[in-house]
Amino acid sequence: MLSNEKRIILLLTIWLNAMSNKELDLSSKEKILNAARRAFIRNGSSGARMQEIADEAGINKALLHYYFKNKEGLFELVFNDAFSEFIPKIHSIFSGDGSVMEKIERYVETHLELLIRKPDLPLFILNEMQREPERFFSGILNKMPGAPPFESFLKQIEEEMKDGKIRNMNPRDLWMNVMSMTVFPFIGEPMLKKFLVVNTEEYHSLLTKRKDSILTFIQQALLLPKTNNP
Amino acid sequence: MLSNEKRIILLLTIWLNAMSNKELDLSSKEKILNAARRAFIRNGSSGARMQEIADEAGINKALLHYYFKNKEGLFELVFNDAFSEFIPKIHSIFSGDGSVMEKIERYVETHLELLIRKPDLPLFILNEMQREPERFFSGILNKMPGAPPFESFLKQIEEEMKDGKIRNMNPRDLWMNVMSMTVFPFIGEPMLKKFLVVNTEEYHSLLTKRKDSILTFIQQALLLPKTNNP
DNA sequence: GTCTATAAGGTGATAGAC
DNA sequence: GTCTATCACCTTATAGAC
Repeated sequence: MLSNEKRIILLLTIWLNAMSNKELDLSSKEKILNAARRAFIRNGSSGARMQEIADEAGINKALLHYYFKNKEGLFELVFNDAFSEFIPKIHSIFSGDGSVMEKIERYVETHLELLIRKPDLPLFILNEMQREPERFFSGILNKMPGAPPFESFLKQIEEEMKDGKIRNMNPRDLWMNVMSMTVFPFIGEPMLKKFLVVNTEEYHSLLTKRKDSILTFIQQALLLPKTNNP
Repeated sequence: MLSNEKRIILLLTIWLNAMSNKELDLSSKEKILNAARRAFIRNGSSGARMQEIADEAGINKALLHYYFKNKEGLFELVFNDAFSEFIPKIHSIFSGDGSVMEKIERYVETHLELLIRKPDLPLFILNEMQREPERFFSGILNKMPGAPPFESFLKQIEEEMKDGKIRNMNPRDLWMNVMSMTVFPFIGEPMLKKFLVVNTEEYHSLLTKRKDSILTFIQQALLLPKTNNP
């Protein structure tokens, strides 16, 4: 709990920082949405305050409720917006053409690029998703055109294993591993920095090289033992 | 936002559930701590309510403040308690004897056992850790006896790679991968269930078989290409 | 130790002037 | 569209009786 004075200084700093960029000439609605995104990601849906959002957007609380009927509605907008950058990419990657390894490569590359741009997103999403598991999928996930590609990708993995193209294992474990190695470093940063004995700069440098590292690791793990067949 | 009536019914259900076990004969202080742990894990540090904790413990708010001076203090106690089951295990595993692969095996096994028992812990911990990065490590981490084993484990990995015992890669990436594959499935459950097209029961069954799956995957990835040396 | 009652301030939301 | 003023309620925390 901060004192009122400190709170005002903090908010002023944040506001100046936000306004110093191109935010100044945005419409109030856009300024609110940006401020709300930052606040919700910082403090979660219950931790963020409408006053905080208003201050950071440089307007007042009444205007918040003029544009958005209530806090929950504003949150849902912010969340769906964040989520909807993620889901369509997943869909197009896994429903497209290519071998299992090619799809994994496209997934790791695409998702890492998004995560480096918005490193706070996964913790935010997974957090709120655990509090309200059902709500979200009924929205975005089902609005995607075509059947979800998840089941067919799992089948494709099974087939490549049967055909001896990649080593045998549970396809779901493989997918778990791929997602885990891609996403977790962005969720566990504070802890991993301690364990890996690196500072923030070094950690971020690690993250930028992560694509090749993950892909080599997976390729190696999926390699078939060398046989003498031609 | 629940109606007051629904809230009371919900809390009564939770309370009856908690009390039906062995909670009845615990001291008030212990009942409060248990209730607080559940509430904080469910709703986060800012989402949990003192009233909620009091109801669930079967006492009233005033008694909360009799035992614990304020919400923040209560939270810190709960958090440190959760965290302190995790850190000492890590320490003892990585500072003990054994090859890299043996240590990884011990880590995966030990941590999975803890995670299956308390699946909500990692999201809770990582969440609050990101909000207050510095506070926690200064407490528990530095109270451990002996030097932190992290740096020496990284060196051990490097040596085994130089000696040709395991395949060459960045030791920090290896460690990241191990932790990611172990922990992430417990954080991303709601999302992974959708992606992997499994229900809760099937997902938990996957998790119980995870140890072998992870270890085989890592062993395979670290295997040296076959040479003709004896 | 445990309770009821209540203070003191925060929080989401609205009314109404401009 | 944007503001000030204000309401009704929630939340933490304390005072004081038993």
